Amino acid sequence: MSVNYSISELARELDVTTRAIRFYEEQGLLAPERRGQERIYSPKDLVTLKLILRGKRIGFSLAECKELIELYDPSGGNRKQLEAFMSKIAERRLQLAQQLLDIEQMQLELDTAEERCLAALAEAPH
Amino acid sequence: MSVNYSISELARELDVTTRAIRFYEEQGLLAPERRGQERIYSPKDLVTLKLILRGKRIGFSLAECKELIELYDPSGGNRKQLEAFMSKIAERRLQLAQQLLDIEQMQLELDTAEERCLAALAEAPH
DNA sequence: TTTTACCTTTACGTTAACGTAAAGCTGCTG
DNA sequence: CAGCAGCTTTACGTTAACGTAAAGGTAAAA
Repeated sequence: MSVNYSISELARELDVTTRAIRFYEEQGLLAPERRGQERIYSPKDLVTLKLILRGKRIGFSLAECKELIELYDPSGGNRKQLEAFMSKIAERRLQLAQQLLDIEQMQLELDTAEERCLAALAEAPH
Repeated sequence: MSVNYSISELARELDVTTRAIRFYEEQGLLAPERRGQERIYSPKDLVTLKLILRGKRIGFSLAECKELIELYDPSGGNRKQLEAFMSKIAERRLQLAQQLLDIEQMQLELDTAEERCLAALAEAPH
């Protein structure tokens, strides 16, 4: 019934090191509860960590991941800040769109590479 | 009629520094001709550099980019190497597929963030 | 001819994102 | 109660990907 995690449980679940998790906290990306000294991770922390790892897989820096996390909870912001959020969101959209194009292009290049490889295999002695 | 580029022309064209270009060469990703000391870049070098930058945009390391470049010309390979190439290509395909999923998920999260931001803006005084 | 605009190499500096001890507390278990 | 398993902090080490001088070669323009 405990929906919470210790640091090593979280690490095992998401396949990262405890060192990395602590580092993300040090950088302000995570802020787990504490029971004495020990860190207690909630399901929300799990989601946040997943977001971090997803960001990393597509090449985001931790600073960028942090921004994304902050964008996700705009509750404590004045008008000016909220408008800044909106334009950051628009920026990210453009970046993601570009990345989609880049990935599609890469896939085409893999197609070409595979064809050439198959052709070379057909020529090669076995 | 000169389809070639100096290093600074190439740098301007693709919006990178000459230092970066030289670094990529140092790492074995580029191998331009020389006229005396000077580097002369061909259209093919341009394409290679574009591939590098595309890779970087989606979070590839230079080592991974180098692998992609090598995959692109499998001519000088024996059977064993070609088969290794094929499996590397398959790996990359999987990675790209995962990245596509990650980007789509990110886009959904931006949707949510935008909605919340708009809601907060509606509440905020102006 | 000296300045300007390129180019070169060599080398040390920097940042991000952790890895890797080291040293110590806590709580069970044999 | 000794020992292990898991948690903590502190701190130094490491790698990638360049940035940033420094010192110098070449060639055209002023």
